[in-house]
Amino acid sequence: MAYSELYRKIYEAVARIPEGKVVTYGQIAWMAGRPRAPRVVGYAVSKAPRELNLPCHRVVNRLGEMAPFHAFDGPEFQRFLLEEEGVIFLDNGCVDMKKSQWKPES
DNA sequence: GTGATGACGTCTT
DNA sequence: CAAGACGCCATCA
Repeated sequence: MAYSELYRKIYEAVARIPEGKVVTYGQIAWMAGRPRAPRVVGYAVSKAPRELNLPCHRVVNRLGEMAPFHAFDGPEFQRFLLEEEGVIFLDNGCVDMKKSQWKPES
């Protein structure tokens, strides 16, 4: 099996994240059809092949913290990318979810 | 097939 | 207000 349906939806949801916006694992899980499985989302993304070019740096936990810092050279790099994309960072080092959290239309 | 793990989320203490 | 524990679903060993 290449990827499960859930995996495919998760990858698609992450790929749909517009620049300058971030989403929480819970939102992706909700989009994938498993609102109670944010863990699976993180797992799927962690196993996501780079061939998909998934912007995991746009995926953060509900606090706006950078959970996926493991996937990049370092948290600095991720924060830099997000800032360049237009994501607002608070002084506490978290993303301004109030403005930068992506709201899926459908 | 069973047990343990995991890039989270929410409740309770 | 902050920290700890439990629960959720899917995958790995």
